[in-house]
Amino acid sequence: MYRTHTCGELKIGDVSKNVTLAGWVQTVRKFGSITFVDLRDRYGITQLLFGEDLNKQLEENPPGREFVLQVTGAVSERSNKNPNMVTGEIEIAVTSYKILNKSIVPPFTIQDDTDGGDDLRMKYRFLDLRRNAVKKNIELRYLLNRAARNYLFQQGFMDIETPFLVKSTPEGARDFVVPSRMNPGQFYALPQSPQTFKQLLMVSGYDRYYQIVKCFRDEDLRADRQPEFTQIDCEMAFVEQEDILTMFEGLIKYIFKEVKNIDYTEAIERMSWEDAMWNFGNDKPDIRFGMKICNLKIPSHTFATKQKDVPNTPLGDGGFKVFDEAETVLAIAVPGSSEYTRKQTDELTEWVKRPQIGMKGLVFIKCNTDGTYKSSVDKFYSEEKLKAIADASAAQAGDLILIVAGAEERTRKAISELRLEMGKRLGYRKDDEYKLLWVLDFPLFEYAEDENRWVARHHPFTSPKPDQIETMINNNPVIENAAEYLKHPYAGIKANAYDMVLNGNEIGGGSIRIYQRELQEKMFAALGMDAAEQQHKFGFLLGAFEYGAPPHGGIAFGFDRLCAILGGSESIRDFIAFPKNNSGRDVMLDAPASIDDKQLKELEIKLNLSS
RNA sequence: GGAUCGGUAGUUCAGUUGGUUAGAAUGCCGCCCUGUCACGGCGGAGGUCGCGGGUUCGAGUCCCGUCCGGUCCGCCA
Repeated sequence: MYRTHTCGELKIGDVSKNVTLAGWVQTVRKFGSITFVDLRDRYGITQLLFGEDLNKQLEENPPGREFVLQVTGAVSERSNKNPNMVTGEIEIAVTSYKILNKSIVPPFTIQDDTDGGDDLRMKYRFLDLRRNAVKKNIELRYLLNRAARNYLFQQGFMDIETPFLVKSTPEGARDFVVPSRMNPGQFYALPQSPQTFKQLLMVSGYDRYYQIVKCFRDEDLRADRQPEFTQIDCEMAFVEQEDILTMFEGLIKYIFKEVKNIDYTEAIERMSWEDAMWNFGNDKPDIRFGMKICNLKIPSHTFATKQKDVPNTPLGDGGFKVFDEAETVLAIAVPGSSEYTRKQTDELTEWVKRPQIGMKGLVFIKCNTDGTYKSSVDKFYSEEKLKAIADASAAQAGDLILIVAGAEERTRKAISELRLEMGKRLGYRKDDEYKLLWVLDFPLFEYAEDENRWVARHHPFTSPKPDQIETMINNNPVIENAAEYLKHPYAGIKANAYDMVLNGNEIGGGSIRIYQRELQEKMFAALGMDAAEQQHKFGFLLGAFEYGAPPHGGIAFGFDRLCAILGGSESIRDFIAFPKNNSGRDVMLDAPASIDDKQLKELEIKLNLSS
């Protein structure tokens, strides 16, 4: 037997027990004739005391950092207790020890505050995983996994595995492909999600399915994006949107309780996609704070429903060319910031001028506490007009109004980023505050400029709102005038789709699916697929729909991202045991790598590297 | 594909206007130390300044190219 106890469990009540522990040497502190060693395992750290009688053996066989050590001795009460340690009241008076394995000096310290940089820690990820800081993330991930499984089990969901070697369907993200030796010249694709399989399972009658499953996308990485990632993938039959929202509100609240011990009792707020875009400038608003966008000048071609709500812009023809010529002018009122100095406003201007934001400039109106206004456009706008703008922006005395102007999409994105940045600077985005939100009524289609056609915003299996099916069926999807695509009837069709948003992050999304062959064919056709292509790519699904497909819908949660947010981190890498780096490389394995000529030959593959 | 920041000791970093032998902390090695727990004290070793080219009397520092890493845009749900 290697051990009788772990390094995290012995307490004052265990004093005088004779125990054997095994673990890794965290530190060695030598004091002449006595030596302290901190022994670490997955469960904690226990201090070992080596007395004078072991000095000779220690000289001959000294344990170093990260050595694997087995010790036997009595649990004893410390004379100097350490209140910062769980096991700080006791130590093991070692009577004998054995080095089970040596270690070379690790390239970085295995401590909470390691001295190692990211790259190095990834290369030696197996050492990094020994660190408490990483371990608690991996534990949180497991806790979340278990909570999700518990809830879904209680609700009667079945975990059913779906294949990883599937067929490439170049719609949406790029596929990872796998050559088939037995079928030379042919390739499998790794699934971007089990979407079609879970729908087929609904046709088969497994009316509550889930899977915590790897998905693969060959796209560029980000701090919150990996080429292989995990989803909590769910699907239900005989449901409407409301049933799904209720069921998965339950899931997320259960997870909050189990993982964070948070009682999220209030109902999850709901918001239409249009309202999200209008008020917050993006489809995943952080609603922990207000600072809603004020649309000072509304572009004539979008937000048709909003035009009538805001009939007159307070700007008028001010003579300020930038505003007069801009497609849209958007503002936010930043609370209590009217005292900003020139230096601070200059810095904000530089911030919006960065290429990632891409604005040409930033206009300020300081709403002074004495009721006067001071702006960077005083030359063009009277005090009354500034007041009108301030009123429209719902600015209070003491606020600082920030205004950007330009082309619709870019400007809305810029003000959205600026709002988040100011929210962060003012401390409105607290790590320990969680605010969930459903975003509903997404557009069904999106316009792909480069191809001049419609693409599915969510995916091509998403159903339109029932009252808009007719619009879809009765109109030709062809876009005659690319510049005016927004006037096409398809631009207004809304989907039975929903996203769950947590603190400004999309954590899950899904839809009620199409389950009738005719409508699915119409959908594919709308995306520019002719009958032959439909049959080739999705014949199996269209066929299945003819054999009694039930109404169904589902949702998938980004498991890695959810872990990161609940763990208080920006990066999902910290929550994946063996992640890839920014270039999609596994620096520990040094993958991807070239393969042997023999392997290539077997696969009948010839490389054609141009560089 | 693009923008941007970085690459100097095992590690994390500093390095002034281009100027003597490139520093600190930590880790490592040796000696001392019976109550430490970020132990302490003394001493020591440790560098292709990512790589290649250029400017210069002289380059860690300036220029060009390239590789690697981080963040972001495009892309991706």
